[in-house]
Amino acid sequence: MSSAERLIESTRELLWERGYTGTSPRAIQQRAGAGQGSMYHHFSGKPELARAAIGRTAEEMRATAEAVLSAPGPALERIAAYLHRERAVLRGCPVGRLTQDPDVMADATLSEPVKQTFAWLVGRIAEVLREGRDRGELDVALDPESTAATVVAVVQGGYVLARAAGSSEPFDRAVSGVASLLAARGTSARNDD
Amino acid sequence: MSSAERLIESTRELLWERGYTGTSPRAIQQRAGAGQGSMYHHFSGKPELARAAIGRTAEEMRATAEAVLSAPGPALERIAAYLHRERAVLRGCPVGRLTQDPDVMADATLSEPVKQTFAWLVGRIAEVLREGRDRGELDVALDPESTAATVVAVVQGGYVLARAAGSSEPFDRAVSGVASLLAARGTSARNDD
DNA sequence: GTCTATAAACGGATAGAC
DNA sequence: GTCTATCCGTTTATAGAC
Repeated sequence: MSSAERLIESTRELLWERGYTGTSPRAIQQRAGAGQGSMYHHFSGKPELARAAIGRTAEEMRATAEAVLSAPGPALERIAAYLHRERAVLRGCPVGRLTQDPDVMADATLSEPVKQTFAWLVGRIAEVLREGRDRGELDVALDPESTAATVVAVVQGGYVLARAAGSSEPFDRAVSGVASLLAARGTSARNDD
Repeated sequence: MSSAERLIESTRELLWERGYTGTSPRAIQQRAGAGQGSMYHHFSGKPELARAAIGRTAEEMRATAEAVLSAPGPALERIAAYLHRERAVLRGCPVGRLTQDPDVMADATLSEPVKQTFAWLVGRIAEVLREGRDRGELDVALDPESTAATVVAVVQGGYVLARAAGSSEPFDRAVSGVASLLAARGTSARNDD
């Protein structure tokens, strides 16, 4: 792996662990095994490096979600698969954590991928729900847009609860809880024939 | 207000806006209108000041939640009131944001109030749900513990979506979505007489 | 491309005067 | 109680040698 590559990967890890403010060029260099000269040769500074790192992380998150959501099967099963997907729960969401960083949100070029990723994710899940509704798999009274926002929020909030507790249990409970609430709105779950 | 008091309040604001790592003693002093000598006379340093600030913020959050949850009325209405309570959505949760700060979580005296607050909140909401179930207001198939975790997670995750979007809309959608899912599990909502 | 030298400002405090 | 002086390490670079 080239120096530039290692620097981007180190930045990704550090942004995830410590956030933008908590990540210094020095720490990036040390983790990458690269010197200052090398870093400033490849990147103009911390913001540009963060740009590269955030863009890559956002793209990865999107691809991972899309893989689960575009799988064949009933809508509710795909949502459940998204909810129960394996995650490094105690580390939190590498994209979601950036929303708490004022220096990231103040810089449009850094915040844009964050904004786009969540806009896309909620929209994509709403799409799956609409599909399910149109296929008659879901209660028509279920609003796709707000339900999608709920699903994504549970995951993001689950990370918060897990980190607060120092255990992934609250996360698991939160996603099971919403999966259960959703399952009750599936057509096959209704007994009011 | 005394110097010590102003220092604590400034620290609370800065921890909320910028997190622990992003908050310097200098910034605290300036916002409080106090000098270094004053700050180090009243507090041993940044950690002790943060201790005071976090404790107070956690206590406030708990009191606010308790006020809504202990109100009279059906369980689902109290949960809905908690969900729709007025919030400074774009600022995020002053307690939840601390879970993203590794320096806070690494210090047990700082992380303890955070841990306790969420443990209490989820437990308290589970209690309300159990009450509702026992009174016959709720579907007995609804698990109080996991549903409570879902409710709190939606709020915490709603903040993340709102900050990402730069708008409180996704937050409102997420809480409406879960409120709607919950309402469908209320006894009066069932039509399987 | 990578290394070392240099630097202004900030972070987080201590010490002693008033 | 509050102020000023001082301190050492870090942050975030820039400049120039190799």
